[in-house]
Parts: sequence; C-alpha cells; structure tokens
Amino acid sequence: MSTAVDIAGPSSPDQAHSSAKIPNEPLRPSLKRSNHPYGLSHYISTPSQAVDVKGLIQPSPAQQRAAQPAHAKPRRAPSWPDMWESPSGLHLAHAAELLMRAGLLALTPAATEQASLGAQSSQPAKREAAEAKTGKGEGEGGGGGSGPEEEEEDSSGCGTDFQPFLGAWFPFSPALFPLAGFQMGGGHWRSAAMGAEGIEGLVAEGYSPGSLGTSSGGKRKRKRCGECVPCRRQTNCEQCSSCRNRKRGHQICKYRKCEELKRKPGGPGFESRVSGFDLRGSDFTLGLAQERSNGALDG
DNA sequence: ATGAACGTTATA
DNA sequence: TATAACGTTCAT
Repeated sequence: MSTAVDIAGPSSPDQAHSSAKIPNEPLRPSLKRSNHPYGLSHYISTPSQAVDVKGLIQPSPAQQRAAQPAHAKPRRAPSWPDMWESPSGLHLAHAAELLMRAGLLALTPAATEQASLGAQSSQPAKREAAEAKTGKGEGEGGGGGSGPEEEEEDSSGCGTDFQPFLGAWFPFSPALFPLAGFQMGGGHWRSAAMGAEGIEGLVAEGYSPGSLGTSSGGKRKRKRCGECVPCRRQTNCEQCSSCRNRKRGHQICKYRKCEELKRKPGGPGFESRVSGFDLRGSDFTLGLAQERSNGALDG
C-alpha cells in the first residue's frame, strides 16, 4: 500500500519470524536514541537548512546527491541532523505535519507533482482509507497487512530517497489528503470522518461501531487510528520492551503504538475532536501540548 | 511519571 | 482456539 510505512527497509528472512501477521523488522538503531529535538516554533521560526521543510520536500540537486548513495536503500542525507528518525516517527514527518496543521506548509507544484507520482497507487490508498473508516482493515500487522501487490507498490514508489518519505510516511500529497480523510481550508483542519456526526466521530476516535454497543457497558477496546505515523509503521522493532516482552506484556511495539490510543479516551479535546476540529481553537494548542507531553515534540 | 504484568477484548 | 493488543493495576 502506498501509504504504508516501513522505514526499516528490506527485511531479512529470519526477522519475519515472531509474528505471522506483522512483518518484523528491526528499526534502525538510531530510532532508539532520537527524541524530537525540535518544537513547532523551531520548525516555524528557524530558517536553517536543518529544518527547512520545503527544502526537504524539494531538495536541491546537491541535497539529492547527498541523499542518494550508491545503493537504492533509502538513506538520509549525511548533512541533515537526526530529523529523519524518532521513536514516534520522523522529526521531519512530525514537523511537516505540524506545519500542515498550522497551514504554514505550502506544497510547491514540483512537490505536488512528485507526490502525485507516489500517489499513482491511489486505489490501494483509497481502499485503506475506506477500511480505516469502516474500522475494518485495521490490519494489525501493518495497517492492513501488506500483500504482495502492496509491497510492490511500496518499492516502486521509492525511486528517490524522498519519495518513500514524502509519499509514504505522511500524506504530503494533496491527493492523499482526501484519501486520508482530511480537509484543510480557511484555517480549519479537520478529519472528514470526525466531522461527521455521532458514531462516525467516535469511530474516527478509535471506537469501532461495535465497541460502542449501548448495552454491555463493559470495557471496550479502542482501535488504532491507522493514520498516525506509528500506525503506519509496518514492522515491530523487536528491540523495545514491548517487543521483547510481548508474551507477558501484551503490548504492541512502542514505535507502533497509535498516537490516538496514547490519549486518554475522555481526555482534553476528546469531545471537541469528535464534534469537529478547529485549528485556531484551543484544541490545536491542547494537541500540541499533548504531543509535547508525549515526548514527541520536545524541544 | 513510567514501565511491567496481567486481564480482557477483538479478530482470524 | 490462537494471537494481537487495549485497558488497568501495581511496583518503582
């Protein structure tokens, strides 16, 4: 699936052992140590090359050369800081998402073009979006268990070092925005699914319609959103405590833990997120604060 | 506050 | 029935 994420690169056969459903690949070791060194303000105010998101989207030839070593494996440019990697996702991805939320990131035509290249596979993406909406293709094991065709698309979208990140890691492409169920405009950023009334909002929040059953009232499990960076990870790191302790811990890999599920169900912003999402409102601020508190945005 | 362990629910 | 993983509790 074109929007599926796998930053771990090709797996070795013996890495895909521990789970039948999840292709297990160890994360790059650096994932373990990085932790979002930059906050939103940093991305917005610092014009340095290190945080020049536009530059990353549309890298200069020099950057492209730097980022494109001899072999095809995606590899970050040596001159860039550890923005590519972080426990909860990529710094770059994070920054870009924040900027997009804030409406500060404008896609250049070239970037759009490039992204739409990666979006050739809009069909599977559509399917994933639909599945995410119905709560069906939750696909433990990788945002919808990667079939052979999907893997093909993954690799075909990796012509450059940037496409796998821009096209797959987060929905940079405008084409992917509607697919992911997001709308932007007039300063408002909201999930189309969340915008829907009633149960749909809760579904978007991670509650399956079934889990919202009126009668039982027992503990119901929320579902992963399928859209956040961790959800898009396809692989377990096999190194975190959750992976190492899976039998006892019963927990998903730390790097795959849905951001939405990290929030308390009744926590701040829950209701407003259900009824709608206003960028300029306190919800956004709260969200940022929450992400900070999650350690995702520490700066 | 954080992480480990366990109970429980959801799904194949 | 097996497995994955969410939610809760408890120890640190």
